[in-house]
Amino acid sequence: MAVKNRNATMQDVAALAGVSMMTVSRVLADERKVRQVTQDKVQAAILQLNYKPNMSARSLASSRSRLLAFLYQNSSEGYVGQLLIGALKQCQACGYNLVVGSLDGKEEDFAKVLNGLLERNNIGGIILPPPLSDSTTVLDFLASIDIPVIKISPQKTQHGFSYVCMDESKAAFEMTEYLIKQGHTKIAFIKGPADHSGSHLRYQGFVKALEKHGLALPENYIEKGLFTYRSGFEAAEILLAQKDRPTAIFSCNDDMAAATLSVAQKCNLSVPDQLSVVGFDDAAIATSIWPPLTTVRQPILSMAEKAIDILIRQLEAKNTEADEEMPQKNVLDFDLVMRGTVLPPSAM
Amino acid sequence: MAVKNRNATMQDVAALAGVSMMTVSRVLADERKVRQVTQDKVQAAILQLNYKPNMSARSLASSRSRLLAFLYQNSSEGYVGQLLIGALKQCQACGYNLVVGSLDGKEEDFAKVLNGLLERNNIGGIILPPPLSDSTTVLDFLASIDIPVIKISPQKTQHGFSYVCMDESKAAFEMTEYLIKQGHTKIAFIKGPADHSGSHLRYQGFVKALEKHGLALPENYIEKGLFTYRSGFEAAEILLAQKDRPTAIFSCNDDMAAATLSVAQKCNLSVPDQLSVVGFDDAAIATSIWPPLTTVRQPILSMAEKAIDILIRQLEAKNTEADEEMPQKNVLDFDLVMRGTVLPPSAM
DNA sequence: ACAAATAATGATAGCGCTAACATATTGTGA
DNA sequence: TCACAATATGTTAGCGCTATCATTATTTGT
Repeated sequence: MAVKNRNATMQDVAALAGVSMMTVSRVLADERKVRQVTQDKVQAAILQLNYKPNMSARSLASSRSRLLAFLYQNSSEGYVGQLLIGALKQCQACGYNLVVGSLDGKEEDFAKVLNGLLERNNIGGIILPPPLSDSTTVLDFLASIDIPVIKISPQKTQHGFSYVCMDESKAAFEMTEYLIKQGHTKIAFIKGPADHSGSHLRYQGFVKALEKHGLALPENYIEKGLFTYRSGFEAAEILLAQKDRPTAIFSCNDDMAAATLSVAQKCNLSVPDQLSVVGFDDAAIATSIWPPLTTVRQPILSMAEKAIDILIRQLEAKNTEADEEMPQKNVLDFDLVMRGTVLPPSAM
Repeated sequence: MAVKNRNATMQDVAALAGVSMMTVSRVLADERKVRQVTQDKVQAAILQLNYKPNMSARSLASSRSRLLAFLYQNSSEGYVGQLLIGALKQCQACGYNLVVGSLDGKEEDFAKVLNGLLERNNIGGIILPPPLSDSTTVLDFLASIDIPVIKISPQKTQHGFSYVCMDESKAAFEMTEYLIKQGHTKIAFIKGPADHSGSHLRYQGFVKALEKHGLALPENYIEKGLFTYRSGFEAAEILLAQKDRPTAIFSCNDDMAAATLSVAQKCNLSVPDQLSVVGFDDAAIATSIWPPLTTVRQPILSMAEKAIDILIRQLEAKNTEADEEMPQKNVLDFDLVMRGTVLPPSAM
């Protein structure tokens, strides 16, 4: 297919542009200290030769670590895979590499495992998805060795580390408002476990929406769940056994929403005609059940990308002794994914 | 914590071992052309200094591509994330790097996208998870440029590319036998789509087990599904509406098994007391429903690792002009995961 | 036992890039 | 206008490793 002439080197670019290699190098990195006309010449040469810098040579010469680590636990969740994909892409785009490390043993071994990983690989920064983003053991250790860290969707925001997350409260608020605008007034809520990230925020957003629209919040419309299918099942059974049934149920995550669908079915309630159901997360289960679940999509890919961006910025600030504002907090947008489980309440 | 003395270089190792750097380099790579005593000396020095070779320097000096590409489509599946994790780990262990590329556009653009990716990065080999492992477009293109490729769980095994997979037929056979040994004789089966990898093999294993144990295979116990929750739901409804109901249902994947659980519930059949259900894949949904699903676990991580191993071997064989047996086929072991949806049939 | 073949090891020269400093060019105020 | 600062660009010397070939130690056949 394509003729394989040796890849262009920086030397070629420099020659073609009529400048020294250093200038090319600066155009690639600095941007600041090169005159516009020179930059243009160089860029043109780069384009013409389809020059791509050699990563190995780069990191060898600069001896700067262009290696980040992605630490995870509970690899089974699809969530982690998604994050990983996003992180990997962004790393490539920025000329960084990513190593993955799993922390699955005992909590007391974490420090040892971490130390090994870091020493072996000369890692410059760390990206921490949940639940590690809230592990005191890990966080304490990382704080002690002064390495850039970015947390994804942490619950607690102490430790001074930067993080990215989304506005869960706002998402719950908007989803609830959507239900209200569809005409629902009897909306029940299945809470998540008190200690889980987002659980409280989601409930908060729900309550705020009800208040804004002057709707009541009967205590018997609020049930506690544990984020598991089973707990959602039990909660939904209680909710739907009542005389004055809700016409919509907002479940704090998709697993419990899926369970709610099962209960509705068992009660011969058709979804969405007789009961509307919404979830949160846009997990895999949301589209593998029927009807497909209306839910809130977390911007997982963007989170990962943003996280890498911030991490790299911190790392480079650290290298150049520049002062970077710390910690960085980044709140991303979400999407309401309207699928098949919401309809206006039927006239009963 | 740890004192940060400069990382040991190969020079240090050579000095300590009393040999030249070249010898150290050979110990790290060749192994063959170095005497045992020398190897031992070097290894000892490496250990003592905790020496770790510098990847950048290595690939710069050897100018050999230590870069593999992981191409995927439909990133939404947790499956891909798992594969990616496994592949990444193995790559690191072998001193390789992995870039990920998604092929989500139109089929006719694949070649262009691929070409871009490969040219840009000097990629040495490609790992292809499903469904790309069966994409004629991609396979044809890759065949045309003569690059090492490894397919994961392909349906078709032509194209001469190596692949790794598991013995789906045997897994289905064993799972069915397990059901039979529990005392079940009336076992129904929900098939997958005819064109999907594994769908047929799983059915085949099921049939073989019935035959071995002299059990009948009534036509009304076989239903067709599409691997979706909804299709499983419909299939299960038909299966369970019959007068002479099966006491166990083998569903060709977990989503449909989950749907079967829903139908059972709707029919007031308790699982596993009155109906046993098994699935296939050990997808996320298997443990997010209640009771947790007994199913077949695909060795996804091992598959990815093995795939990388084979790919690297091919690449190195290609570099050294050595003849590697082609194509490599690798069939991995599976696990039967006994959870909560199987019990002996109740005396009715 | 000795030359010839073979195996093990070493010396040298980069791989493609950037850090650090040197130099050339431009701008500034008196 | 000139000294001087500020900015832009070039020069030199490696980063840590491996390819290549030269050299030295070991084996082998007769």
